[in-house]
Amino acid sequence: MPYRYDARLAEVIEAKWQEKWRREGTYHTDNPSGDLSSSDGAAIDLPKLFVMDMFPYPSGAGLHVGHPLGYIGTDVFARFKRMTGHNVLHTMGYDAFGLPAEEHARQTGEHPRKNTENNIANMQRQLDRLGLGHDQRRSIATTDVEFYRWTQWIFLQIFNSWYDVESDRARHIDELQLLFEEGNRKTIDGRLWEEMTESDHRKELSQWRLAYLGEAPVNWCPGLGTVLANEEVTNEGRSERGNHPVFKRPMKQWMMKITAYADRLLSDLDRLDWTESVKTMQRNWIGRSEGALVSFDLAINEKITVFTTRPDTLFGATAMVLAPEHDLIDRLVATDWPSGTPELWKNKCASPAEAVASYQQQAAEHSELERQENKEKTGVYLGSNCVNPVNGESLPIFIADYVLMGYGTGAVMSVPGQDQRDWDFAKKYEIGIVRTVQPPESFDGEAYTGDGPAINSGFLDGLEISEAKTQIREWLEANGCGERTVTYKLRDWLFSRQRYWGEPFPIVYDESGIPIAVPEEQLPVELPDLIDWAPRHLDEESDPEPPLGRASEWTTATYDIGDGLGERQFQRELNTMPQWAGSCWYYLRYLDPTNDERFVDEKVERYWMSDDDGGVGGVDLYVGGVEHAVLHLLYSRFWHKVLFDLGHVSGPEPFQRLFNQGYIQAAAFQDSRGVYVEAEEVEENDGVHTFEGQQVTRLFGKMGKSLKNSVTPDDMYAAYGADTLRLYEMFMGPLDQDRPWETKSVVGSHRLLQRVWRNLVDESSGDLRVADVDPDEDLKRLMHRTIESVGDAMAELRFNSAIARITELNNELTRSNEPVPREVADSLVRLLSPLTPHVAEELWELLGQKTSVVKASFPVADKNFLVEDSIEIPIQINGKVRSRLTVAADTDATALEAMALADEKIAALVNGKTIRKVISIPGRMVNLVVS
RNA sequence: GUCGGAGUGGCGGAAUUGGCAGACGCGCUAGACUAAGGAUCUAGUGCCCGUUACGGGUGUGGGGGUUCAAGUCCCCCCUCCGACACCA
Repeated sequence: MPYRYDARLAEVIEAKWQEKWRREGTYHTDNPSGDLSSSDGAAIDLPKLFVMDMFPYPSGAGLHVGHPLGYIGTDVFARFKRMTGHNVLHTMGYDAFGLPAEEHARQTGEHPRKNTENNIANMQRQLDRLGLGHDQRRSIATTDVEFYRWTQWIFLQIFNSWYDVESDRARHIDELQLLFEEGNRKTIDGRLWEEMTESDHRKELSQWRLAYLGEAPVNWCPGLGTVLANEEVTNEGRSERGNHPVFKRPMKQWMMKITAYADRLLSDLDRLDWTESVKTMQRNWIGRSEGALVSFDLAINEKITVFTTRPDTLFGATAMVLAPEHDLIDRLVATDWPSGTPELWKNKCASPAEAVASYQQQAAEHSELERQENKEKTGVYLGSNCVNPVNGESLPIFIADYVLMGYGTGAVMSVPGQDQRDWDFAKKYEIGIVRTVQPPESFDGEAYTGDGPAINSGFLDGLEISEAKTQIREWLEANGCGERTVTYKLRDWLFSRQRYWGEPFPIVYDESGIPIAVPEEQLPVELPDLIDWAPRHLDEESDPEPPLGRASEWTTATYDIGDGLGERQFQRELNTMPQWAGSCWYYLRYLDPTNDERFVDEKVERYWMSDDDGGVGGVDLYVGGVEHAVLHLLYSRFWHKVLFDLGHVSGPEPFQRLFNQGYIQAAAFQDSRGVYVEAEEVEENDGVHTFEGQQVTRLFGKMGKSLKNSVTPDDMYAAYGADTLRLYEMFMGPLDQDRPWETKSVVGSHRLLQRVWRNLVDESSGDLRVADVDPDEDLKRLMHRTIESVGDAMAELRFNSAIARITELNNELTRSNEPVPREVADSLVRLLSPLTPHVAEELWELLGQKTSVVKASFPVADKNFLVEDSIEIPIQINGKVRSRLTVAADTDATALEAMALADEKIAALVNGKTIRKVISIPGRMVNLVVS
């Protein structure tokens, strides 16, 4: 059978069409203007659709079948939308800066650029084999100089901006300077602009910029030789990449003022078509919390300010607790224990100073993880007290490691009656407990956090929580000892890395050490071609050493920065940007990749990114894994909002609709020692798995080398072809679900294609065997029903259902064993083409079509064939199906009821009983309630 | 612990507004074709009972409820997956 559809024939067909598509630019998408616009411009008038995958890091390890799941999904969707009359933009790029290439370079001595380019070429080749319909003219890599030039340009936009709280948006820094000059805005320390020196001016502006050099406790990871963002550090206090220890240390680093956008990042989530889980993760990460700041008087001329969400419980405060790192501690430690200090509070120490010092040391030595694991509350008394503003009571001040320096003010008022942590602490140290909310009688717990009337609270007594909060807030504000406030868990984004393989900052310094922007027209600042690029392994005590510092010629640069002083020499910033930088905006570059005037043309951006129906705009469908729920998606939204505020993009959000594809899991097998064995060589018999005769245990996990359970696309191409792999991956289940890979099931998808092929093509001659006859009535109805449901399913990304419907139609064609009517063959091929484009193109050509099926229209169901003349109606008695009637589709309820009662079986069953009720739904069913 | 998502045959999974549960596929069983079959084709396949055609019961994690009718709606519970986790 030389023309049987098998792996060999599939490969011939696939190679043929991939070559043709490439040659003819089949997947090129028109822009409204610029290099990528076309002369006819016809496509531009169609509704636009921007479909995108989260672009991959070009790993050297090669693909396994789990990787392309989302890419196939977007490809099918994009093809479907093209066929339904949309101008679809779909391409792919590479997130190619980052640690792995550098780590690889360190091991092999190969330059990161070389390694990266090899990996990209390799990965591109593997993806090409899948027949993805990408516009490859638009492909970018973040490491391209022409790309990172614009990454640097965007950095400068951020650097040259400040957040105007009054208008709630970012504005150019020059506008702030103008406000200062006119005296319309106060400087941070209140000095007048004209009384400040030139250097003071620059320092002042630096403090307002959205990208600034900040001295803050940062995550120093000596193992990677760089500092890391909070988001890149695990709960165990290790680096997400490489699992190296991370230490908190104050250092001067580049920060981005993402906190200025906290509220907008939060509230705009409501306008996005994203999964609830990702929105929730972002909300949690932003961690907005409304409450009040309350100050407590001290013996010294200072106040302790606490943040609390429960100012209504102020009367119940019985202690003050500070984080061990709190900066007031030194000044609050008493010389001696006050008389009557309980032994419990002293931690066996002779003086408060000794107790505090040893506790602080102990806290510092414990990692975050140890502090978390140790849920037992501990602390020591400082030997001094503060005053509760609301009732003048003296509260002992403790330090305790359950209070975190990084949240709120690093100090809490301890209210054991209404907070379980405070309750635990109070119990352990025998501190008083005062309930200020009346628990219900049934309550038998410890701290009570529910609602109820205030008690023991003076003027608040009897008020419910929310009213009590309002009253106490007014009281605090009137008495000058508190104010309403909002805190966030979100911190500013640490943006510098001490690595080689990243975008250089377009920043230089003069003698003052205040950052200066490299003039825009001087971009890009290219990476030097370092020989010794690898970061050194350092220890906790050492300082980061940016590798760029070793490029001695590069570290200085001559620029005219436009300050009237002409060309001068400057020192370059030696840090590089984090890997997230490129992915913050790559989607915009897809739109206009060849533009060397702007990062994206305004008209082009508006065409692809704005929503005519009043939505937030952005990418119409963004598909990727849920692991980027916080990092990439939050950073990207932040950058987009800055660009929006500055007028560079048309909408406030980058990604209108986000879809998280599931992961392909695979069975992995462990022998009795717990060692993984080659999954491919495990045999199964009646549910028992054996490897080389030994029984092994099965589990499921991510595909990969470590579990020895990888299946590569190449294996599948060899056995079945790319179309079968595409079809199987889409058939396995809904796109957003994790699913286990089963190589043995792939044959099912192959059979479908084989049967389709056999129904249309003679396997021995290769000739088309369709008939130029009209399909009979039943087949015609089935065809239109199929068209309708396949179209619906594809529009909703339910490809598994679409395939099921196509299979049903094809099964019918197989059963009939007649030459397929041309009309049916034509529809079938078009229905299949988004899923399996190669075999569809081949069949399309055999059907005599001269233009690509990619450009064909998706079939449209004729509604006349969707309504049946006669339908089968179930007749139930007491909800159980007892008979069926075939009736005209438009039989009304009364007639249906009469026919049901006349039915032989029903009459027999009803005989002698009373019919209580008859429910007759035309077109659906009849139910008789009988007793 | 809190939040988010999900529990349907041996397996992956289908089921419009509540209206015939198990579409489609894998696997399995039987048969056809074959030198052979881990290819291909045909038929059957939720479970239990009965067996003569046929039938009867039961069934969507568990329990309760609403309804003529519940996988779907409401309440309680259990399990699994994911995120966050002393956030004051």
